[in-house]
Amino acid sequence: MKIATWNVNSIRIRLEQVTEWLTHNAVDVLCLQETKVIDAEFPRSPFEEMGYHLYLSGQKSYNGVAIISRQPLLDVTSGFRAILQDLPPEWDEQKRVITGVIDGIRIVNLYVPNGAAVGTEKYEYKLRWLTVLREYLRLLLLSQPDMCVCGDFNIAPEAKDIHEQVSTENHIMATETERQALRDILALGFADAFRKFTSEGGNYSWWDYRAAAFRRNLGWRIDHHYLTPILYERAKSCIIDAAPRKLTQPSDHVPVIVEF
DNA sequence: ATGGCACGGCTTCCGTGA
Repeated sequence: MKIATWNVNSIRIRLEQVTEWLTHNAVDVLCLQETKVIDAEFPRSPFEEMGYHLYLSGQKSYNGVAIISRQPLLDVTSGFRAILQDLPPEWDEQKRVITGVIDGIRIVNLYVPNGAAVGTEKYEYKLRWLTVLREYLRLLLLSQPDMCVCGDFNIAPEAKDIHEQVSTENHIMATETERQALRDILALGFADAFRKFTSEGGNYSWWDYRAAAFRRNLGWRIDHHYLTPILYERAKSCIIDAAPRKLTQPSDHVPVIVEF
């Protein structure tokens, strides 16, 4: 089974690139982030005509996640409150979480908040969001121990996941506080699929649109798949496909594909 | 130290992203 994650930065702008990519990359599941469209306006038919099922949790202008799957998914829910019922409703106003089960494997598709800058209210929200995510995943694991948690994490786990050894202490996506919050989640029993196969730095999934960052390979690895032990053992590959970043009018992120 | 580019929208600037 192949599961891909891709922050497309507007599915309507990227529609042709995504369907073209799917034609040449026959993944079983494609997890999208930043679809930036309400569900009623999501361009469903190109995917349905290719034989895929769609599961959507979108909103106007911002955020938005979707799972596109060759097989129907079971037990599909969106938002934290499907699992954490006591959470205040405002936690699901931003559409950042959708999950479903395929072949006994629970797939969780995430768009972690960016956090803006250290010291801002958005940064504090990101940290609170990650503590809620930990509890969400802890409960999901109780009913389904085989899980693939993927998406745009907006955190570079290690220095080698960033293009230059900038003083990252106060850089969003690289602070020790964010990295520790991620490690606290992974301590539930998840491992980074990409690092099973590749230990070198210089492998990135996002490049800033500005300053010719892609041409100069000034990137970050912030899009990840985290696997529970049995899936991690079974994993056969985890590949970043940088090719779509070379196209005209690309997303700033590229697809990452795990196979097990 | 700063800005740079791209997206959506009550669109011709602004909020947001990372």
